[in-house]
Amino acid sequence: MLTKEEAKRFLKAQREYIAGCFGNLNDMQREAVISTEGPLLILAGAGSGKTTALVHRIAKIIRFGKGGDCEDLPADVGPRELDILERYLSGSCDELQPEAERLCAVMPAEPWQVIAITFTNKAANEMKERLESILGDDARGVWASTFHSACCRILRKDADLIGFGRDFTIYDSSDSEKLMKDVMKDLNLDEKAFQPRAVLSVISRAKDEGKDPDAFEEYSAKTGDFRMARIAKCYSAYQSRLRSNNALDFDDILFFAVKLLRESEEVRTYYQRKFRYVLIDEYQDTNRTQYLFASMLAGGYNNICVVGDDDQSIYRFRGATVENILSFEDRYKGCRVIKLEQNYRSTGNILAAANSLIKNNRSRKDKELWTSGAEGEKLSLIVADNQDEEAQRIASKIIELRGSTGKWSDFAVLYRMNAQSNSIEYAFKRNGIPYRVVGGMRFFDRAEIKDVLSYLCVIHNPSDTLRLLRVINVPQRGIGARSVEKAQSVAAAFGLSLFDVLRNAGKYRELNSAAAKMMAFASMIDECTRLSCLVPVSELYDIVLEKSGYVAALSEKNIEENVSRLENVRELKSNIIAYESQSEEPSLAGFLEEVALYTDLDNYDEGDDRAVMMTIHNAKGLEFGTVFVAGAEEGIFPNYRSLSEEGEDIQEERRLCYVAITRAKERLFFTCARRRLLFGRTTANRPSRFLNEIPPERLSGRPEVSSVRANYNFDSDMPAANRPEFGTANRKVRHNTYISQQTIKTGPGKAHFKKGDSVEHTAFGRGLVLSVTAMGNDFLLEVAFDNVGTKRLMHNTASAFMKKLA
DNA sequence: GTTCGGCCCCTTTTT
DNA sequence: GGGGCCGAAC
Repeated sequence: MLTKEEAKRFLKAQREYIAGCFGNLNDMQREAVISTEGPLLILAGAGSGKTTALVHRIAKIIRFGKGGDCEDLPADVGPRELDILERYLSGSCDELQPEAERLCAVMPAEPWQVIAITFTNKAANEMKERLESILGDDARGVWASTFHSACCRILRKDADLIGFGRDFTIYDSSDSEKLMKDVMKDLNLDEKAFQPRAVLSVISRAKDEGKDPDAFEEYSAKTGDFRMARIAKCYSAYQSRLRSNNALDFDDILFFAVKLLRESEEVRTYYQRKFRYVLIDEYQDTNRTQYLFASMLAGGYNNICVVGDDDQSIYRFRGATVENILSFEDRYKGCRVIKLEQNYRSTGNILAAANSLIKNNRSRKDKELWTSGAEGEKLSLIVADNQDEEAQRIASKIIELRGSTGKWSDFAVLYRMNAQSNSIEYAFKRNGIPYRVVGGMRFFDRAEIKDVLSYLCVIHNPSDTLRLLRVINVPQRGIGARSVEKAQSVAAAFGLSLFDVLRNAGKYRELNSAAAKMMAFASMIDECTRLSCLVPVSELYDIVLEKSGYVAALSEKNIEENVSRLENVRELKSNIIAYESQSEEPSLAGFLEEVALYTDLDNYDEGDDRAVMMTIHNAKGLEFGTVFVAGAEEGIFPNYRSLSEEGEDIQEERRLCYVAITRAKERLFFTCARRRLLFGRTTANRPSRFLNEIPPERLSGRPEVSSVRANYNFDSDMPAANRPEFGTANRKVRHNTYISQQTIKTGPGKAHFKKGDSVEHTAFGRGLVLSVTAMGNDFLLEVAFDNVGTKRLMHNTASAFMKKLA
């Protein structure tokens, strides 16, 4: 036994030992790592090393349990143990280390007692990897996942308690939209008055507020709003469709997981006992349901740690509420708060820009990033004539900065909308810059991939009528729309699933000629379902491709489109094989779930030496040496839908800009275009107001107001009424009459052609050179041909086919 | 029952 | 600029 005094010394020594294990962290980070007991709020600015802190925190939990953060002493501790610990700390005896380590552990946690929820699968995987590199195999049992996959995991186990089969399928947004369209058709609702998307977003809100269809109907009746009443009808019908399809949409996954935890005491207690430690990353982007989920999980031990930054809250549009951060201290009275403000990522100039920008937002927790590092280069603004030149200037800049030895992967182009990636991609292709696009049209969104996945979905869950309808006649097997309709009304009349009707199609006279084909289709699926329990997914996949006739149909016509589709279908098989090799218990259900919750970002590998382009949303949590923020224009960024007034929406755009800026380690460029062709329309946008919010001395390339053309007004403090609105009253500029002002004389090599030359092209005939623009190692020619219109050609290639006319 | 062409619409960010 | 949907023709 120790005296009171000795016990104090022991605890101090313990803390010192544990702190020493995290010596490479700063004081605040270390505090965040050691303070494991009870609720904790970590306010972590961008680049402040919060992932590092989180990972080490988990390591601490597993190595030392509550050691260092409690008054409890390990059992049987006496003066001898105190002496060992103190002697080890005095630095003289390394051989005492194992003993010292043991003495500092107080109820160390098992890995499976820890759950860490992150925002993306990628972040979760990274966390697991870093944890494994510290703890080795001990890290394996930690639940590191997104809210959605954690909820799925819980539902898979007990979904039957809330009336779903455990083999439920997950509908993504496009599935939901399709289903909603069907529902609205049934209800005879005009798609124009009620846009399926808008209806879905109201429903999504309702689910986040915990309202089921009945509750929502009650609520809508109270409002007396007839639109709400209609939406309530849609909600109810939509939900019953989902249920009969044994499917959940994204919101349902959270909604029902919370419902399950709430309604089943047994399930709730199980998880509350299991999870001694709950950690939530990106807390500013959680919605109400996610908050409930987290707090319910932590309800047993109350060891909940949330990490967030109110300035980086960028998902308000999907129900995230900063409220969760702002009110954490109220909800968990006596919680500790730790602020991480030291930034290890960016230069002084970049941080100054970020700080000065974000100060324009009201209602935020006051904090300011600082660095002990250098000021670095100034930020730059690049103003181009149009989006193609913008893209080219980015490409040229990258080539210039990379030199001959740098890495392509140090460069990222970030933009507000996926649609902006096109011109940048072209420029990168022309200039031979290896790149990858994250997001946008996903591989899993391609029609052929959705087709074959739908087959797998139906095989896994034949009640999934939505997917069944997609493949029932793909490839054509003579079951046309008319017959499907009949079968559906039979199903409705008898209260059966569509698939059940297909199976027994012979019994129903009204199906006459199609019945045989339907039964053949159904038995093909049934056969695959039977096989799905016997063979691995990859093998099943081959069988499906063969038996469904899908590949055969694609192979019939040897046209380019089919060839590429076949490639994609084969590519999916590599995905399956990859899944099988990395999953502990591969199964069809598991694979389908992974696909449903997959995001393009999960596949992004920063070790791959390619420049990368993505939306700013996707870039959250990432960092790059050099960042280009493309399309820094009013109407693009901030987006036109947020422009109406300086309100919440603009503030969210500003936070988004803050996120964009703080992604950069060394260099940051903003680019904008005087005229932009987007969505088939050319507009002239003024530069983004955000550029004005950056101290001028930190930003170079800002055009002098006097030298700017009249329609290109840099100052944004013009009254709103006079401002050109995006896509409406804007000066419209016809794309093909636009002539580049810049005829570049410098550049590599020399152009054979100059502006105004008459030319003859072997393929396009006679034409007139409109412009010559240097691009990388080549020149871009704009030539107006007499017969085929204006074309843009690369000089080096074109000169082989084109000659100057006298 | 299928195919093709044209028309019309949208067009933010994502699990 | 592109995708989905509808109607007309085969």
